[in-house]
Amino acid sequence: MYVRPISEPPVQDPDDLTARARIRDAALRLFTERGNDGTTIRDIAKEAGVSLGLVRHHFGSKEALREACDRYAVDRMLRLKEQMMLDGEMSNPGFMSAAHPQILALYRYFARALVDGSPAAAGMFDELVELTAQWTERYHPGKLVDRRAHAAALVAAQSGLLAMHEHVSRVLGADMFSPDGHLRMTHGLIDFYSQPLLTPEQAAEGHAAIDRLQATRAAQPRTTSEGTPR
Amino acid sequence: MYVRPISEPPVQDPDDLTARARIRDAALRLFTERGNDGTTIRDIAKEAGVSLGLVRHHFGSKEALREACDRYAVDRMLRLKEQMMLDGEMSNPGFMSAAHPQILALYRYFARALVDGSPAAAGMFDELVELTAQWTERYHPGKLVDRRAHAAALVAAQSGLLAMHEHVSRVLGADMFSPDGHLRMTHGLIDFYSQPLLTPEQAAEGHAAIDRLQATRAAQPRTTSEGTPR
DNA sequence: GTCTATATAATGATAGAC
DNA sequence: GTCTATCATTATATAGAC
Repeated sequence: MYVRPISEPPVQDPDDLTARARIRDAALRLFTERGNDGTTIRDIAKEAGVSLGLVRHHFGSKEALREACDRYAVDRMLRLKEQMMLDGEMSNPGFMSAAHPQILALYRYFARALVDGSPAAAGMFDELVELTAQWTERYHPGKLVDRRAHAAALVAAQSGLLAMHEHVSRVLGADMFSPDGHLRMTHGLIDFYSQPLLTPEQAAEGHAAIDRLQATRAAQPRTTSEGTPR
Repeated sequence: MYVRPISEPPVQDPDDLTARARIRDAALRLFTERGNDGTTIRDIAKEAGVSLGLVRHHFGSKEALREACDRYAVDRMLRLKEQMMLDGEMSNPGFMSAAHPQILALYRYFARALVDGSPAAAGMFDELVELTAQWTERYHPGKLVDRRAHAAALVAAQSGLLAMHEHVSRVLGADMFSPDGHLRMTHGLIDFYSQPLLTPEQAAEGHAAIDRLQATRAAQPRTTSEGTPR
């Protein structure tokens, strides 16, 4: 199983970082915690222990700072993913498996960035869907009715779960990202990924019902209710 | 299967609604679309076709308006859930099954409110976890290692998936809430809920690995890496 | 590189006329 | 009930000193 933390990265003393890096890390933290709209560059400057002007000097604007954070996060995620593949951790598409704090922090940022509509995060999402579809093609060939929709559901459910961490933690009575809470959550996730909620018969019936609906719709394009729900 | 839309509700002509209701509906729409921080009461007034002062007159403050929307949404969700139980749609904990636009719109609002940290949505989340735990106890007795964590994961994954609708829709090439996109998504969800990603052996191994880790931690409380990831 | 001070715009809150 | 006008606060962006 994959609960073993990967090799310890070089943990930097915050005081050793350049001001630019401290600002970026502070922004990463606050964007993760409060989202883009909920974070002011004043907050970021204060969190990093620098002046407002210095943030502007290094990053130009709030939007540019956000993009820099996005690039940094996506870049590190890809790097870590590569590292994990080299370590042979590839047998599982689930994020939560890697218990390392830094990886979790990155995924948390990623989940929040998705909600906030970050283009870079959206690109990463698409890539994860593609990777997941390849993975299911390799390890679950021929079992899925719509492989791409399945992969999208899987990646969205996983990142969405991360975005809901506050509520999961409250229900569990322990921070989902603390060592204890994380282990408990992993029990729940293993249950979730190993115990199907639908029997093969229920699934077949459901797929067939959708196909019937689609056939009906193709034959009679005028639907009863309007198109897009508002 | 549950793809049949439930009975059509009385759709009101927007012009027939009182100004107060129009403001509330506009707020519901915009909060859903852009979140709480991303929506100004000016936007809401404009969307409802009234003045800023009237919003204030009816709801007092932005926060009070948000709470009114939360109450309205939670109330309607509970009402519809009750209705669905009477209709015998109870055999499934998945939200997405109910294809009705109004229900989907409410769940969308709910998912966004969770991300925005709404207390009312948090209460609803807890209640859904409780209901889901009861449901698994009834229909999947004795199969889960941590029923509560499983229920939390399930509810979080489902609401999280809704919160990620923008990205799912992009990947699918069709709005997840349009009739076509929704049917395709449901195919993906049925795949997701019927095809386990982990074999029973993998699951057992994973659970055991966690238990070993917890035992280690209990024996030697000093962990190698720090507690909470930032 | 780092700071302080300021300009400009947007937001939530409020007052008061009709 | 509904509107317009305005205030106070806060946000980002900018300029310029050290």
